[in-house]
Amino acid sequence: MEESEILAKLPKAFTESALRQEMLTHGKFITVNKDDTLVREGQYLDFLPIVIKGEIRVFQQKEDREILLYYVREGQTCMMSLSAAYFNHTSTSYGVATKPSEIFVFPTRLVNEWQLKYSSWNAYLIQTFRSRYDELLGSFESVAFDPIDKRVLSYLTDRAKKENTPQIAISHQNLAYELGTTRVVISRILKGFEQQGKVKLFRGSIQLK
Amino acid sequence: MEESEILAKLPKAFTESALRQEMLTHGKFITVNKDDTLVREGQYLDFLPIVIKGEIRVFQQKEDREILLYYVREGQTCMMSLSAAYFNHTSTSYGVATKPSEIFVFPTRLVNEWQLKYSSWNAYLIQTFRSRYDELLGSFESVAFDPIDKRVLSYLTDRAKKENTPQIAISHQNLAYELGTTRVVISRILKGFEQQGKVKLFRGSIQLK
DNA sequence: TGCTTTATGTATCTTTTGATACCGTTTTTT
DNA sequence: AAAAAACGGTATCAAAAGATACATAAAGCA
Repeated sequence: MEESEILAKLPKAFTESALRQEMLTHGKFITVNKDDTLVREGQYLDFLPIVIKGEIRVFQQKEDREILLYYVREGQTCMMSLSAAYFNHTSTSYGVATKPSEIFVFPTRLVNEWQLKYSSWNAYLIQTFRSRYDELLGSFESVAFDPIDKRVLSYLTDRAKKENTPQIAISHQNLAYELGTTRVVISRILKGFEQQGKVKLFRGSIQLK
Repeated sequence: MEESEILAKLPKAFTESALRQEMLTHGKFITVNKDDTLVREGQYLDFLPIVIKGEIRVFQQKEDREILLYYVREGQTCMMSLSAAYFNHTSTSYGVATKPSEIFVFPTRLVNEWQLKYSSWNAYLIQTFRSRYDELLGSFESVAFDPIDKRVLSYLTDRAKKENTPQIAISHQNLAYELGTTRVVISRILKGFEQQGKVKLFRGSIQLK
């Protein structure tokens, strides 16, 4: 791969060319398959990942249940990995690819170093933390104050917008997992929506109307 | 106030003496009364606060309801102010003193500057973000998965532990606010606890047994 | 093809929580 | 002292959500 080509793949957020050059020197690109685990609980992090292409699902695993924290998408890094790396702690969450993905990785010791050298790196970190916080706050409010039917609808419209299609590929069961409820409740609500003409239901997918 | 006396008040997290010296040069101490508003929504931040003594309640105000984000306690700074200051955005939350407090403040432009100079400042920032995230995640899980009676009990035992006394001074109404429910529900649950011998109820306070 | 798994529909019942209303008591304010 | 506000107890009703059970259909697979 040409050097200029590599540089072009790095997120535009990194404005200093010296930083981009350092990334190129110390980092490398890896590819992972769908369902590959990048990080698991209890693991020390030698490398920090930045997603170039694809998507990583970050979650915590408790005795009985699983808690979805966020998805790391193109141009983003994993906040949990970042802070674990920074304090040299083990990871408290899992990271699994939801699709074949290309990841840029570099040694975690540079996280600290770069903070003392590059403003755009600092801004990127703070932005990462703050936007994950806001995201979680949104989920919190939603769970705390919105009835489930509203949350289902929000989930669908959000995904439709993000994926730019009214056809959402997800089973009732998995939708129940995402929202922390049960399949029966989801089926009931979706059926209601269908009768109100808000959606059309298919096996394995839901079409917004 | 003696210079050494002032320096002693600054959080120990700041290890570089040059940083402590700069804080002293550019910052100042202010005192606020209970119920004084330090930050309001829509406001630009010229100064970043670090709480030396006392407590600040940080929350968002929506049409109908209020969402408690966190309390800023001794040695801590306000994460929302921090990131608002960093990106030169207006605040999206309110900060109100819950008791007479002493606050150290300094110009927000230094937030960025210090990141390029002081590791301990960077560590402090990242620690601030990460611990607020963990805190919120805990609340999220609790709201999403725990029944209210369990949340009430957790709230009480947490406070008892933190304040190192089994006597929690709070009204049913305010406890309901904290947990995002209604007074009647709280009274009902507490009465149940009392009958089970878990607590003893007083006007304005609850004693854990 | 037949078997198994996955996906969905739906009825019934129970529990949890919230909404409302009314009461008496204590504390604070005027 | 009178009035107002805050605090807490409790009864009744309704709604939301979860639990359980059973049924049918489609898809994948041996």
